[in-house]
Amino acid sequence: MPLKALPAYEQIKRYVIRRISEGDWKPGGLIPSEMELVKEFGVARMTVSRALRELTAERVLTRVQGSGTFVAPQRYESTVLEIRNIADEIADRGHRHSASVLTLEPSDDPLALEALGLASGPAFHSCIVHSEEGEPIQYEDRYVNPKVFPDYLQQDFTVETPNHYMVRLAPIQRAEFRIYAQKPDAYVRRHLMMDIGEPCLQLWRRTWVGDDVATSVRLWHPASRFHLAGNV
Amino acid sequence: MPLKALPAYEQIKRYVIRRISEGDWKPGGLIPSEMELVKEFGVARMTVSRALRELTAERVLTRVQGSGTFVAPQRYESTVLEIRNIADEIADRGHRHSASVLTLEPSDDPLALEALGLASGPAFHSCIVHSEEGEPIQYEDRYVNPKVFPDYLQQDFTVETPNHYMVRLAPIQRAEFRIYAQKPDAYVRRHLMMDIGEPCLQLWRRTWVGDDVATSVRLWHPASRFHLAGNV
DNA sequence: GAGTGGTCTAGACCACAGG
DNA sequence: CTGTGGTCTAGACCACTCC
Repeated sequence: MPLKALPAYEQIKRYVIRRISEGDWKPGGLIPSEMELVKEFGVARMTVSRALRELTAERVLTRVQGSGTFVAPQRYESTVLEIRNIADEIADRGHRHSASVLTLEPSDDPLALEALGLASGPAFHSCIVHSEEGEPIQYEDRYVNPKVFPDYLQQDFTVETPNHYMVRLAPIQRAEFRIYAQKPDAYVRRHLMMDIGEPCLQLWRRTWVGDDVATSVRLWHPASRFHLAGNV
Repeated sequence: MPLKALPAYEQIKRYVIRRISEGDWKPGGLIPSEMELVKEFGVARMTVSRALRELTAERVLTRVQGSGTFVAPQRYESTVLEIRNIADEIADRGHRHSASVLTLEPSDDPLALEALGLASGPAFHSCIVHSEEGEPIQYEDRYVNPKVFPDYLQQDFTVETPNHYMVRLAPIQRAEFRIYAQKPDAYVRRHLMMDIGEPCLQLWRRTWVGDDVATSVRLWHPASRFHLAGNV
């Protein structure tokens, strides 16, 4: 139990984050000016300024001198690897995304249940091929925890990617990943329309919501059409 | 025509970074107090405080109330962002690391100079094969900015890896990376003793010290013996 | 011109570490 | 106790955007 009150700048930071996470202030939208927050909290402008500056450094806000302070566009999943929603990534390149759902059903695969930390099944299982301008770019083999996403099987993943669906419903709190270079098996190679001998960049990832593993996913990408990139 | 002067807090940040990267202030060591820097720069304490606070957030410094401000101990983390020193990684597995230096010389490769942001050469160039229990696990092709590491060519990289050497001398502040799955060329394949047709996991990375690109490196790993892993 | 953020000052009080 | 960092105030001037 905290004996002292949090510093004012920290309270303001949390207030801003709460307003964003509760949907009052939406990504891309303008938030109150420094002077308005000064009046609202009864503090000096420097204090508000520090709170907003730190949230800008944390990429929660963006600020434009002369214009105002805005909620930063939302980031999907791991900021670490910048593995964004594949559909958004494609859209940012000005290209058209399409998805083909190969599988969407319950599964009792014991390895999948173990990865999700489930004592008993079933888990939900989906296999989707994502394409950019009609060219396959990602084979997604995903297992989902029904406890976290009970309506997963009822979604139409040609309209919204599983990644987007899950980020929309639950805040990802932790992730674990591994990255491999791999020769694809014949099934994946055929769906990605790859030449024989071309390697895959494979990403395996588990994400947590609270103490539950939300999803465990393997993503295969043709080496010739895909790489991962990011900054620290 | 000189551009606008940098803000005072930014000048102080760069000053601190320069003193660290030039070895005047060493990891773990005490640096001057806020008041001493206030006198030295002739600014208000808030200005020095902001500079040091931001460097603390960037993990360049650590501060202890009542004690002082210290240069942060350098850390070797296991995320893709800060790939660990390969030697430490191998040692953690209880294995023996060895390195073979293939190349260590100045280079005027125009692509390398461009990657380092250098108008004129030479840059320093090294090629090293790292092995775990005698088995090659990483081919490292590195270009280094002589402005940041003037003594690079005089080091013995069979004793200390380039990564460890650089982290020891300068605080890495920012990194950019790309990860590829790739078929190795014959030269790399031979040095890594890989089967024909086996893919490589290739990591390309640039790191910054202050506003200078410190190093640009390509790391090839045999897919069968290596993967990247991490948490968020 | 009015409103915004970016920076800076010269004080202040506090919590904490170490002699 | 002194010196350290942590926070905060109530002003100020500036650069920028938008109307």
